[in-house]
Amino acid sequence: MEKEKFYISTAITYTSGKPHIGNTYEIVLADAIARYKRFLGYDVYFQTGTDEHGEKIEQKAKEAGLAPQEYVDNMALEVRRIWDVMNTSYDRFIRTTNPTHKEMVSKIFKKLYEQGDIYKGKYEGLYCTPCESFFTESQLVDGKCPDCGREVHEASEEAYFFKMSKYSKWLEEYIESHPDFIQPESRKNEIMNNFIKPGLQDLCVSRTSFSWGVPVTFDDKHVVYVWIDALSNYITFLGYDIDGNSSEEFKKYWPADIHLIGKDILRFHTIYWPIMLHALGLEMPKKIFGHPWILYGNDKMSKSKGNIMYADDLVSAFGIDAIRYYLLHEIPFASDGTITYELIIERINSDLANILGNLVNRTISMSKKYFDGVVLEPIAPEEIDESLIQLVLDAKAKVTEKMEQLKISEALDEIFEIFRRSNKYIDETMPWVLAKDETKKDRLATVLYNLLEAIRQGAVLLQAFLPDTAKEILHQLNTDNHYLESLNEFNGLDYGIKLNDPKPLFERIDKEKKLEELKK
RNA sequence: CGCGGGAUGGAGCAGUGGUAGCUCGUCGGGCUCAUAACCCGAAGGUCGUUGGUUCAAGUCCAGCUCCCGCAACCA
Repeated sequence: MEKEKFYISTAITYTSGKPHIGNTYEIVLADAIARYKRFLGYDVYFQTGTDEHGEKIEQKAKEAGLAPQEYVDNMALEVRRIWDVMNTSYDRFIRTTNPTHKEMVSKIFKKLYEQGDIYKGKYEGLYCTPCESFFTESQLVDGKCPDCGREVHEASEEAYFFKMSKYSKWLEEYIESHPDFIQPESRKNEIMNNFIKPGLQDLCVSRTSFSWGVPVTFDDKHVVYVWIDALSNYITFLGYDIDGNSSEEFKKYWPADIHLIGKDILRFHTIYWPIMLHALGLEMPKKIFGHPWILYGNDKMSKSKGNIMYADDLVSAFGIDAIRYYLLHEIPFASDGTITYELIIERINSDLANILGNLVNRTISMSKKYFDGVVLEPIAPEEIDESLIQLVLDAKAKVTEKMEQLKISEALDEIFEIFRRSNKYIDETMPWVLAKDETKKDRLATVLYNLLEAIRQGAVLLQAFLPDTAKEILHQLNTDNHYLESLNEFNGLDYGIKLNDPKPLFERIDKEKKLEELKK
């Protein structure tokens, strides 16, 4: 039987600077979703990458004394390194400076021009000469340039425009008739009310003020401005061909199931991208999810505030899975989340070290102490076992449901319910008391089996979220039974095997001491 | 009157009209297998404010106050 496909993408990262933890959040979120889908048996295609054109890149490269290509080569490497540090399982890392992509973007631009969706006009706006950029009324600060604070003046520049107005009605109807297309819903309302219903303005899709971009083949003063270039990545790298020779891969995976993006670029993905696809006669992506942002305390992360956190620094301070856990668990579905060192430490200590780490450690230790680590068949069940076993067996369905709704944090909560319940079960059954009575040996073995199997099933579910930790738990349990099917019954841990020695999964952190260390 | 959210015990959040809940923190107790971890219990809320609908409102309606996001070419 053919596996069902699942295509998930992140936005491509702009290579003007090193991505901070907020940018990194997106790839981790996508990774957890992709891993979970693979776990469920889907044929997953997970794409991410970098956006490497534009005026800002040209500038940055100049400042660094590098050719633009050299500059973006370095940056792409850096982005990819951070994605790898976070242990993300993307299938393809794409770069918009790829020649095949550029060629196809040129062709798409030309096709849209030829069929009358793109026309030549004048871009009019407020221009700051020293900064060489246009601004809108609303972007100005006290009527002055937001970058340098100097006067701006009216100016115009020749440019190509995409006739968005032509598709306004179609888009409105499409969004109305596909209620899950834009998530979360509050964002959909914003887009609808602010942009679509008042009528769409045509979009400027070319520039003459810089040259680092995909050339407009039929008018060489112009380069393709970001939208058509960047958004097309979702189809070009799958082998989309405008002349009708698209690859098998494209036919298989398009349309995308989820475009995961930051809420800041929702407009481009929910208005311009669908219209572009529609104009090209392609199918719509199924869902566009604009995830929230991560704030440092109450502030937006920014260089000027000096409050930027980077993923690789956090990982060296706390470990990969601790940071993955924080990102996946502490950021709400629709509203902005918060990150601080204090909160990270509290979460690690409470959830990872105490509830999970300590549970695994105490359980394996008991098995070692009482049975030399040998797993025995549970031949002495009691009624009290049922509520534990039932909770564990119900977990998969609950986690899956939460994942379908993209409620990643709640999915993790469902898994941790297993560990919380297991800790309670230990107190209910008091294995150390059973151990003192030679006649209760079978009961003791049964209790330990239930605990070990509960932990194993929890670890299996945890694989998509904390891959290294899940692997380590399974290793300590000396099993490689990490399969979906092993969650259907409560007997996935083989009898007679001998557990490996317990090792703390997460060390408790001394908050004061760690904060002191981090200040240095 | 631009549009969209939000306001719930110290903190962060759930909450479908019918006894106000979860996690963390605090306090008390229990246990000793374990990473001073784990388990139990308690304190703590006039559910922003005013009015309305209803047998019944955190939940529905209206007004008001405050906070946040968006407001078009900002990757």
